[in-house]
Amino acid sequence: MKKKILISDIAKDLGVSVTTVSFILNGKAKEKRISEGLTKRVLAHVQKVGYKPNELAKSLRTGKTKIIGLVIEDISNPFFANIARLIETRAYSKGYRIIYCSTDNQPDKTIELIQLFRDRHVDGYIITPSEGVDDTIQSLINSQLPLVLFDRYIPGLATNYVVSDNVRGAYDATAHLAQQGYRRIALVTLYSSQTQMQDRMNGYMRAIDSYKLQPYVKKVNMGDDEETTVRDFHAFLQDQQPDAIFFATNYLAITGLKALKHYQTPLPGVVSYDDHTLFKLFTPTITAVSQPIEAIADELINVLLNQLDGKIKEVKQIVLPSELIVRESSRGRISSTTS
Amino acid sequence: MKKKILISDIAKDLGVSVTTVSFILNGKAKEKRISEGLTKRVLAHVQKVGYKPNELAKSLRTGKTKIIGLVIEDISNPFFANIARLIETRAYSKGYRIIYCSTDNQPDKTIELIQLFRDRHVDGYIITPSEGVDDTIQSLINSQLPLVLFDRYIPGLATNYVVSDNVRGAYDATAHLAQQGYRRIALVTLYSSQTQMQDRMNGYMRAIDSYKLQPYVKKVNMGDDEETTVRDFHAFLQDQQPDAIFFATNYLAITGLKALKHYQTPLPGVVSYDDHTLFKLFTPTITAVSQPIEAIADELINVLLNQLDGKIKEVKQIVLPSELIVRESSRGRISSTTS
DNA sequence: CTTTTTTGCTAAAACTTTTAATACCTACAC
DNA sequence: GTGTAGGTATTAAAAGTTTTAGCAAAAAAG
Repeated sequence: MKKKILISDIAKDLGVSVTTVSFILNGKAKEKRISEGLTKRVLAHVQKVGYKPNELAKSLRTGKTKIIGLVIEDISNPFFANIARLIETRAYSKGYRIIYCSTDNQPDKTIELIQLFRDRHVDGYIITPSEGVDDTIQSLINSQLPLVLFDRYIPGLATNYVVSDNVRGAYDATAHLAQQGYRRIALVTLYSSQTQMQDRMNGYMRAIDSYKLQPYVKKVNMGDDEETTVRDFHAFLQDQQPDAIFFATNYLAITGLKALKHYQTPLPGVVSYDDHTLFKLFTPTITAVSQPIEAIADELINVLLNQLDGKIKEVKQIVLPSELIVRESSRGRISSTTS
Repeated sequence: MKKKILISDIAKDLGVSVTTVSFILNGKAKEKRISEGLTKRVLAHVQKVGYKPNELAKSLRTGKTKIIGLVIEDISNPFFANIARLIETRAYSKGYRIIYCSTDNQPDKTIELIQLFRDRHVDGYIITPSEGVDDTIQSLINSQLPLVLFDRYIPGLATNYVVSDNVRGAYDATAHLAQQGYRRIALVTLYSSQTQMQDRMNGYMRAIDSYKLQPYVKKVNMGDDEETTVRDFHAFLQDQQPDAIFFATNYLAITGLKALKHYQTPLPGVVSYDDHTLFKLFTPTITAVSQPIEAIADELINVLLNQLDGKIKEVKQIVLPSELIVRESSRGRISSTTS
């Protein structure tokens, strides 16, 4: 009963050609010198019968889908979820839609997902690359597809990216702990060769050097289940007895806090890379390095849109500053010695 | 240089017709009695040259996109993000992809998004309906499109849905507080006519009746910014002096906890509807009504897939039990009188 | 040796839109 | 009366696949 209306139906109804209708619908009436009277008549009729062009057929013909593929590490991580949310809003206002998938940071899944998006002919790609996807990314670049990486980049690959200043962020966090009087400042990070992790490590080490401290580093296996990590982390605490801990990601911080709570360990100084809505609710509130997520989302969309418009050819590599948000969890040492 | 390979190229290369190649690629070789030798030859060649069918053309012809549209209230809310994640994984394993958007619970945005998905010819819909979208949902049903609602449903509309037992969950939470010795138990909820909110209110009221207590209800405006809500909520505390609070959603709980912290109010008994990873890290840990998100995701995909397979015609309305997870935040009254 | 059935494959239509090329008309100049 | 220009709309091809209907040859049946 609810037969789908085609452009040919419109044309037949009004006794004009399909082409004419198409031109008018695509705003080329002026350019193609179609009379104003006809233009209005067609538009009115389209409105009346509620005709909507078949987007699939349109995409097939034009090669444009108005869809952006978002390949993200994990949508249930608040940092990524919030960025995704902002990207979505901005893309939406420009007439683009988002199709997303989570990679779990697994190379094969990432590669598969990117291939999938290619099959679907998405117009552009926003990607948090996992390790080992260099060739796949390179192939996107070779095919001249609009692309921007974020959160991390691939060294040696001349591609657009937007990241935060991880070295600086980690330096600030560590230096802050040092200034608060902590001496045995540990870094908890992942086994990972990704740039954001390397950079956070570098920033930490630089601060350790500046303040002439000893490094204490605990590396965690991403794939391990939480329980294992909790035990593993606890053993590290016992062994190295740090008086402050800098967690390289928010989920490491959360796991760490769970371990501290579970073993009822007296809380050392704590800073997390990446903020979390609830960190300001903890007792004590948790100091964090906060990435500028609005700015990141803005730049990502900007860079991508510029490519989609065919405007810009040069490679954009954007590094945005992070901000250290000092809360109670990193002020223990001072207050305990001064009060 | 990297000319896209077409099915016609494959056919030409091997000196067979396009039809034959298509049959083989779609697993109809047997059915169409194509010789095994040829089948193998074609498959081998396709493999060799790395031919991939154009999904758009395929979709245009078949009317199937293998995409599921997920219309969700807010992807940055952990409850929804986690469900989205699980749905994504399950859909992926069945060969379906997810395209999602957040509605912010705004009717016009919701309607627009659903229309968008229709334009894109998604194969099925998973939707958290906002208020005032009855007609839009009805029109999906009229068009016989695979559809399942979740988290809430639309009363009087015979459509598939998966929700948790909100009445029971709210009753249990409230009853638990009563059993712990709290007497002035408040409900903090939204101005909302959505079923999940109504049901939680009902559950609360039923428990209030069972235990012969007085109700104390604070309604909050969803659109307000957090600061306003915090002040508003604080005024309610001053005014009504509840000794325990049941928050009807996790973000209300978070806002409420912020208010309590900000005004340094002594913590009353607290229960939140919807759990949160970090609730077990709080001091005190927060009691919560936990929805069975795995089960919800499973059922959603099941119900949708059954429709997509054309198997089932009857309407499925599934209500899953929630679980009360008792933590420290709701045990104050007892322990303070007994210890 | 003819008719029927089976086997193995193909031509052409269908999906819906965009766009390059072109046709037709009118008016005007030469 | 022919050529030219400009305005208005159309024809037909193209995008890349799936699928319907059907054909020729070989095998089986009579």
